[in-house]
Amino acid sequence: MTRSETTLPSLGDTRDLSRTTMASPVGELTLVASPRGLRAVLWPNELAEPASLPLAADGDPAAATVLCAAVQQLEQYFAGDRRDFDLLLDPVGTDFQLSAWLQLRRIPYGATISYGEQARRLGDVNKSRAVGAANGRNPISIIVPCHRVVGTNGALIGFAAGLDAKAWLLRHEQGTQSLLD
Amino acid sequence: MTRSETTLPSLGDTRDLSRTTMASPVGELTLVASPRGLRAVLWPNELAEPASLPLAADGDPAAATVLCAAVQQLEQYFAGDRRDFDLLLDPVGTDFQLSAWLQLRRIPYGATISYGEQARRLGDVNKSRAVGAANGRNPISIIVPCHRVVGTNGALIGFAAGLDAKAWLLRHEQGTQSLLD
DNA sequence: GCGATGATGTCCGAAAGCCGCTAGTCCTTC
DNA sequence: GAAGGACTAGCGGCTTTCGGACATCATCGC
Repeated sequence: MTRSETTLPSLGDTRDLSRTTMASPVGELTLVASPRGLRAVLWPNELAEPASLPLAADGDPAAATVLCAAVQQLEQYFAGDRRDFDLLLDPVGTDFQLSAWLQLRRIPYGATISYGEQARRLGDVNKSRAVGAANGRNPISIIVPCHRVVGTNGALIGFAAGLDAKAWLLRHEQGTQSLLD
Repeated sequence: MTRSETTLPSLGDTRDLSRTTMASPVGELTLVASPRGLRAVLWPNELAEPASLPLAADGDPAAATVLCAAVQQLEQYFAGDRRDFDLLLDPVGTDFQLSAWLQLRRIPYGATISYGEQARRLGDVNKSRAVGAANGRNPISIIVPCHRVVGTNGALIGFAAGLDAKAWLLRHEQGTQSLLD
């Protein structure tokens, strides 16, 4: 229906991961961290593996610190008090995926680009479709802002948590655009 | 001719590896180590990646310690003064390969078994062919004694460095068999 | 505008093929 | 008739290959 479980973002080696959850205007979020940084921010429909991970209090202390900072910054983001995140990230993916996700982080708050433009920035306009697939596997929602990528004609296309959430995030960013200047 | 480069043993993540070389009665050996243990002992015809690794003096100190101990023990082995190795090993392979290589280390000095027998010890006689393939990828020659595995009828079969080297090692072990008792 | 179409790059799963084997058969030698 | 070589089928694991799916885009025809 929403999406098959084969496309769920990968968490990689789950050995020393911890998790926590937080409420948000777009639904409950599950955060996962390794001692090296934030591993994932997942929507309710992306939960499968995380359920078996230890909670922050029971896991690695370094991971718990990461989770704590991430929750705090996300709350500021939703409150309109934060535009950029300052966190150590530790996503798992192929070389291409990592480069695509890195490119996403360069899109400024409130701005949008097309999949084709993102492909061009990665060195080849023809990769647009591959870029779509890579963005679709972005494990760190919101903080790695795959919601800022839209169709060439400006249309909202595909989003793990549904287009409603994507629209909400973009409206939120555009509404609070200049509050902090 | 000798063997294609596709079957070269894998070194895994090469980031913090160091190497060194030593002379031996069966040709020059290249040793590779990570900070966690010995990663490989390679024959001249297995060199490809290692050429680009840093030498012991320039690499991780823990790896250098491992290399130093390995060279020393190999020299004792060739001199007939050592039958068992006491080293931390850090080979990279699939689960099956690791279990096959572990099984190899249980074959006593000077003894030989067949691929079929090794397969039986791993739980299934029919794995003999898979065992052959796994032994063929053993990265830690001599110390992980894949040369002690022969055909069911006792015939020498396949060896990365050539059957001459395999025969030399077995003769050496059998000749020095009881010297240390 | 809007839908259909063809070309694009990456990734994943399935399937085929390769191999440092073995046991069995059949055939040659001596 | 015993020993030994040549051939075969079957085995399990791993690598490679291939085919499809996809959060795209430009183009074309209506």
